[in-house]
Amino acid sequence: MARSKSGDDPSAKERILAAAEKLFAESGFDATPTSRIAEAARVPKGLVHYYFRRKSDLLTALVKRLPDQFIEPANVVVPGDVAASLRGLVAELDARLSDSRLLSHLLWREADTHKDVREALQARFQTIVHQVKAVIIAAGAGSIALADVDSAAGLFALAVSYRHSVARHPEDPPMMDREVEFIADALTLGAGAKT
Amino acid sequence: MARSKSGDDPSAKERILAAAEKLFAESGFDATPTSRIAEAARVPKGLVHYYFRRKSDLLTALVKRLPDQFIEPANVVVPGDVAASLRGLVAELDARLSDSRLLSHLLWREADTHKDVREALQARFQTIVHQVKAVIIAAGAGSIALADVDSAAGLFALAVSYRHSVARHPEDPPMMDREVEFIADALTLGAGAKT
Amino acid sequence: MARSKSGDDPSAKERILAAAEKLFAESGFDATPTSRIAEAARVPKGLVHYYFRRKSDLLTALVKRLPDQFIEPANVVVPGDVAASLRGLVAELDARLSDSRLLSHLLWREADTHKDVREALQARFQTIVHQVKAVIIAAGAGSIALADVDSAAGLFALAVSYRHSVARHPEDPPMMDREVEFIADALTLGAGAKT
Amino acid sequence: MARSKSGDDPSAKERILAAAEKLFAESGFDATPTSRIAEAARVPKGLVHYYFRRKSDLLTALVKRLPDQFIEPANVVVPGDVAASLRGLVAELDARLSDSRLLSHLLWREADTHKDVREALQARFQTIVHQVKAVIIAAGAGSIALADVDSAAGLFALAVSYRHSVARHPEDPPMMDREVEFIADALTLGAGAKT
DNA sequence: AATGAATGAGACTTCATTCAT
DNA sequence: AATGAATGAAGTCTCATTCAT
Repeated sequence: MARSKSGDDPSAKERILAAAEKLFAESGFDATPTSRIAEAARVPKGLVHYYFRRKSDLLTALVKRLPDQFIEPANVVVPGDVAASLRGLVAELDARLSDSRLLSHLLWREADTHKDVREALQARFQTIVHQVKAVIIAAGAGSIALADVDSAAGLFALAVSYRHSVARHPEDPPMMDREVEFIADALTLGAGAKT
Repeated sequence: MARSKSGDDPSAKERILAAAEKLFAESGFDATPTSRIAEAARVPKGLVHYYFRRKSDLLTALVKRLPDQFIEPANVVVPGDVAASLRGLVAELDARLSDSRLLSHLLWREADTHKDVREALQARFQTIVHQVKAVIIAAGAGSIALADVDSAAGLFALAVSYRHSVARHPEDPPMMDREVEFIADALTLGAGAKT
Repeated sequence: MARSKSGDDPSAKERILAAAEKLFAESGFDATPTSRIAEAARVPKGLVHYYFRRKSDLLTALVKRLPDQFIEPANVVVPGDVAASLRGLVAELDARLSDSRLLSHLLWREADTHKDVREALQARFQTIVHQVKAVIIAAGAGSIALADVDSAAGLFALAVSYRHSVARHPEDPPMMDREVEFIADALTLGAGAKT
Repeated sequence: MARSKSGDDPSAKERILAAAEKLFAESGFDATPTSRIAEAARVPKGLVHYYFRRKSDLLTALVKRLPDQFIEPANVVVPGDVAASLRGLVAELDARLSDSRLLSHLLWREADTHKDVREALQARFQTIVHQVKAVIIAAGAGSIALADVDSAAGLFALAVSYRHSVARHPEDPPMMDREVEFIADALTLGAGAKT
C-alpha cells in the first residue's frame, strides 16, 4: 500500500515536474495553473503544493534538472581538423540538449522574471563558450590564429543557444549547419588574422 | 497644474502606450496589471480599456509602433570594403533600433504566446537578413564568394537580433563588434569557398 | 441641415427605439448595451443618452408604443355564431398584435423587474378579457349560459396572451386553433351550465 | 456559534443553491451578483465559484432540482367522472409543484437566454400534457369524444403551467378553478364532437 | 442640439495558497 | 504523508452615465 501507485511509474513528484515542464513550455509559466499540472500528473491538487510550496519552486526545481553540459573535449576533437571537430561538438551538444529542448525554451522565456532561471542560463552559456574554445584550440593548434578563437566561440555558442532555446517555432529561421561550416572554415583560413 | 492634462503632454493614449511598453518590459506582460499601467500613465483605469478593449491590444498596438527598418543600402555601402560596410550597417541599425530596445525585448519574450508579435518579429528578422545580403553584395562584388553570403548574412542578422532583443541584462554576454569584424574578414578571405 | 439625416428615414429617436426593441427582444434588456443600440440605430452613442437619460427610459418609452387594442366588437361579431365570432376576434387581434410580437415578448420577460412594464401588460390582459366577453355576449346572446362567459373569456385571453407574448420559440407548443374552436363549441353547447 | 457551520445546517453547497434560487426569483438572474448570493448563503465569495465555476452553472443546477412530475394517474382517476379526476390532478400537481413555484417562475423568465432552461421547461410541459391526456382518457372512457382530448389537455396544461410559472404577482389574473371545471364539463358534454 | 471622450463602480472569474483532517 | 475543500486577493473587462465642447 505504501507504494500503491508506483509499480514502474515515475514517482508522483517526478510526474509533477514532468507535467510542469511540458505545460510551462506549452503555455508559459503564468498561464499554467497548478491545478492543470496536478491534473496532467494525475495527482491530487494538494500534492503539488505539498511538494512545492510555492509555484515558483517548480521552476527552481526544473532548473536543477538541467543536464550537465560538461563534455570531454577529447571525445570530439579531431586533431588538425577544426571543421570536423566543431561538427562533432554540434552533434554532441545536440544529443545532450535535445532532451531538454522544452525546458531550455521555457527557461529562456522566464529568465527575465526569475533570477534563478536567469543565472542558470548564463552559467550554461558560459559553459558552452568555454567548451567551444577548448575544442577549437585542441583541434586547431598551430593552424589557427588565437586572436580569432574568442570571436568564433562566441558566435558559435550564440548559434547553439539560439537553436536550443529560442527558435522553437517551425517558422523560425532554422539554425543552419552551413553557418557552422562557415565559422570553421573562417578560422582555418585565418580570417581576421590581420586584426 | 492647471494645464496638467493639456499643453505639451503627450496625449493620454500615447502615455498609456508608453507606460505599457515600460512596464511590460520591466515585469512582463502577464505580471503587469492594467491598473498599474493606468496609474503610471496617470489616467483612470477605465480609459485604458476605452482605448484598448483587451489587454492584448496593447501589445498589438506596440507592435505597430516598431520603427521601420528600411535602410538605404546606398548610405552605408563602402564599395570594395565589406568590413567597413558592415560596420556602417551596424551603426545604422543601432541608431534606428536603439529607441525600441525595451520594446524589442518585450516582444521577443511574448512571441510565444502572441501570434501577432511572433509574426512581426519574424518579418523584422527577414528584413534585416535581406538588407545585410544587399549590403554585402554591393560592397563585396567581385571580391567575395557568393556562396558565403547567405551564411554570413544569417549569422550577422542573428547577432544583431540577439543584441537588440535578448541581451538586456548587464550580465548577459555583450554583443561584440569583434564578431562582426570576424564575419567580414571571413567573407573577404573566401572562407567556405571550397564548399 | 437641420434635417440633414432625414429624407424619409424615421427620426433618430424613432430609430433608437426600433433598434432597442429589436435588440432587447433578441438578447434581453440587461444583455443589450446602449452602445449596441446606438450602433444599430446608426446614431452616435451620446445621442441615446441624450434622448433617454436612463437606459430604463427606453423600456418605458417602448411600453408607451404598445398599440391600442381597442377593437370595435361590431366588426367581428357574427350574431348567433359564437365560433365564427371568436375566430374573427382571433384574426383581428392577430393582425393588430403581430406588429408588436417582439415587443410583447420582451415586455413579458422584463415584467418582473420593471413595474411600468408589469402594469402595462396587466392592463393589456384585462382589455383583452373585456373584449372577449363583449364579443361572446354579443354573438351568443340567448344561446349561451352567462355563467360560462367568464371562464371562457379567461381561457381565451390566456391563450392569446400566451401566443403573443410567451411562446416565441419554434419548439414551443404552438397555440392552436383547435383549442379556440373547442372553447366556442363548449360555450354553445352549454358546458358548465349545470354549475 | 461554535457549531455554526455544522450540525443541522444544510451544506454550504445547498445553502448557495437555495440563496441563488431565492435571489434569482426576486431580482432576476442578471441583476443578482454572485457576491450577493455568497452573502445570503453566508459563505465566502470564492466558494460560490468553487462549486459553480460559472454563474450560469447555478441555473443549470437549479434546473436539475426541478421535482419530477410523474404522477400515478391511478391515484387521481375517478372512473366515469372527468371533472373529479381533473380536480384531483390539479390538487396533485399543486402539491407537487408548489415547492418550486419560485423556481418555476425564475426558469420561465430565463428560458429565452439559457437553452438548458428552455429545454427543461419544454420537457416539463410535455410531461404535463401527457399526464392530463392519460387521466382524461382513463376517467372518461366511453363518455367523451376522443377528438377533444388533445384540445382539452393542451388548454389544461397551459393553464397549469401558467399558474405555476407566470402568474406570480398578486395583481396577476388568478388561475382559476372554474376554468378547469369548464373544460371538464365541455369534454363530458362532447363539445367539439361534431368537428 | 449633439457628440464622443472620459470615468469609475462593479461584475465575473481565476488561482495560489492555506488548513483541517 | 496526503488530500481537497475553502479562502480571498486580484485581475480583466463591461457599461451606464457624465461632461466639456
